[in-house]
Amino acid sequence: MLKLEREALQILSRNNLRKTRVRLHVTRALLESERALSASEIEEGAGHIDRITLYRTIRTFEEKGIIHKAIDGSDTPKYALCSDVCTEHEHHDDHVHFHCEMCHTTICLDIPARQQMELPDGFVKASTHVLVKGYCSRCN
Amino acid sequence: MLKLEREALQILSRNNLRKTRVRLHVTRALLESERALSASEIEEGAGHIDRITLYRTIRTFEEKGIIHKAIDGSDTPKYALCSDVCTEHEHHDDHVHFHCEMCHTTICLDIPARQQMELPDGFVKASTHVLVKGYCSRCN
DNA sequence: CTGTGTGCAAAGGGTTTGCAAGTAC
DNA sequence: GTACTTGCAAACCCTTTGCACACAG
Repeated sequence: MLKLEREALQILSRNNLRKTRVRLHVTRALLESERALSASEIEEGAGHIDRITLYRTIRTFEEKGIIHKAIDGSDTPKYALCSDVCTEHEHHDDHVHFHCEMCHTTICLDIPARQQMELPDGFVKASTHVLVKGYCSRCN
Repeated sequence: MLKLEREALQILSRNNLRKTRVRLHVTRALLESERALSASEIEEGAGHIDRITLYRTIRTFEEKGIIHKAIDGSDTPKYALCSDVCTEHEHHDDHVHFHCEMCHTTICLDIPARQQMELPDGFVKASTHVLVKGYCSRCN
């Protein structure tokens, strides 16, 4: 799939990152997947990836605003590609995340997280995260 | 503080749990604290608590509906006491959680999580979790 | 006394650090 | 060639399992 390859390369060059094997793999894996992936899940596809490098890649990508952590209440963090408006300095992944309690899949929904609320005095809001747990269309 | 002790004992007997040292400590620690605590934080107060027993106690309490996990996007789970309406069979901790990005404190807010949304076809909602990240009144 | 809880040893999984070798540009 | 990446060894932290002992009721 050429389009995938091209898109992966674009993401890396847009962020001034060298096009290495591991980074290309991580980028491709997340581009292909409709769901958020854990480090182990990203690792699976490729023949052999060094775990340490993988963790470092994930951290780099997160800092650059390429991926974001999908908070799903599980113990192992899962990651998904950010929308195009995310930058190194600010994330804008304010959509709802869905976590299936049956198959433990986590996906990003195209629904804005938009709960309005009045915080107690002195509290300042930086970001809002909405997580819905339940059963996905396949497990329901 | 006698009231604290009495309240702790009540919680245990209400849930048909034996009044042991570890369980009393965990219950007291959470009653005293205004914020959600991680396993290590619960451990700190007491002279010496066996970690394994602590983890088992936490799991038991969670299953009984005594405590709930406060999803705060960090890697280590934090726990807070449930409201009185929680039972072994159903949790009702549908309030907003706040996580301070400076001091990493997580607290339960007295604000209902009430984002309404239309899930994609075939998806069933079981619970909604709202997390606000930002700066608390002390760190702001 | 009986079954529930505890505590230890050991192990498993995820993640991080330091350093030397490798490679993109 | 040079700075950025990688990969290995080792280690760290959190958490769980199995089993024998201890203790609440």
